Amino acid sequence: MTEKISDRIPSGERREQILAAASLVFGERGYFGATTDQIAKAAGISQPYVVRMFGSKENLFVEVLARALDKLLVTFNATIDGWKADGSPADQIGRLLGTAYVNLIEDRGILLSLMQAFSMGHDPVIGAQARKGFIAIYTLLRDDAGFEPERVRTFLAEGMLLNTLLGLRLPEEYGLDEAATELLECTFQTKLQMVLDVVGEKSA
Amino acid sequence: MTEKISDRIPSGERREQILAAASLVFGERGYFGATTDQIAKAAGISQPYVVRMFGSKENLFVEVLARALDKLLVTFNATIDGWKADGSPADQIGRLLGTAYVNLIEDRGILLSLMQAFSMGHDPVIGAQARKGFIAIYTLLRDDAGFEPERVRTFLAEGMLLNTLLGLRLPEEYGLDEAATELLECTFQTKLQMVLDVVGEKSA
DNA sequence: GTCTATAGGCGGATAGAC
DNA sequence: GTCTATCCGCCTATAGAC
Repeated sequence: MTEKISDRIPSGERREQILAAASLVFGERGYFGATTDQIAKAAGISQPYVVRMFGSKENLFVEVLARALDKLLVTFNATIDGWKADGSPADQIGRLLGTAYVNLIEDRGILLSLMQAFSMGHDPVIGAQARKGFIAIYTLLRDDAGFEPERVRTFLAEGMLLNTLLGLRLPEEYGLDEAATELLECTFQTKLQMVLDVVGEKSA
Repeated sequence: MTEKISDRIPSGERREQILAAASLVFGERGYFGATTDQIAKAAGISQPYVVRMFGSKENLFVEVLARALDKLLVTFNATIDGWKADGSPADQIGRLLGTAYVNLIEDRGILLSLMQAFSMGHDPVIGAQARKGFIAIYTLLRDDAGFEPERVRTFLAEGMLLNTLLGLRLPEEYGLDEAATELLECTFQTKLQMVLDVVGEKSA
């Protein structure tokens, strides 16, 4: 009777906790830089249990990536559906999707994990999955949002810049460096405060 | 007399060989994913010698990153100087710099190493160096090329998309996937053949 | 469902010969 | 200037108790 019943929680719930922790840690350190022990500590459980639950570190990352891609696609789909439903002007969808993307950043780890995956084209398993996801996003923007290829390219480019600035932790220079401050304000505009808040959570 | 004199080469030259090999391997696998042994094999020497020459793996990466940033800044500066010298029209500098950037990709490892560094904001040493480099590029585009902040942002975004597509190894899907082919043609345009050639070198 | 203990392998770094 | 041998720490994964 040294342990409380409440310490034993359903495996489905544990999975979610671990996935959430993993997406944070993978987002910070990358696939190779992150250790299963760091993930375990972030989730408040033991390292072997993390491995036990997913079979391997690679499986865990694959799952994290699949969730992130899914979340992104679902969000974009919902945004497009909403736009079509209430007959907003055609030139608004770009702005709507952009806002949806920046909002997704609140789930900080998810987006950073995505970005990590996008630099792993070399890996046979993760690289293939990442390419497939990226192409799916391209297709969705072109076919469902009705973007011209050129427009899709511009939109994706903006997204990659957002990812890069976050991966660089450039918001940490906000207010300290003149050029960095200008670039951040120009890039995030009205969403800047939110981004700075998210970065500020690091001290938690 | 079991070894030839020619096997012993000046340390300055060896340094360059190792740096070249390292930038390739770091570009492929990332900082944590790459091993000093892979770098040694790529350079045709022993693993301990790599470490001996640079003191540590981290020092080596810092050096690779510094070279890559320097090469980029020097190239951009030269492009801007040339543009100013022969009085080309003001609206040409964007295209000139874009072309210069794509050309830099011939030094494949360098650019991919840059990109890897841009996702390491979390690391105290490498992250700080990467932020500094990124800000230097921003400042150069704004102050020397005379771009408006908004224009700099667009330019950087395009660059980050190029980096991402290369990191993803999307060119491997060229001709195999309809959407990927379209995106690549739209992004690289006349430079596409060059990019495909560079990727093809992998089989060497 | 969760832990402790630990095996097993890998990778960075050091020692020292040539 | 370069190698071989090797140490040591870290990290994933397994075994097995509770």
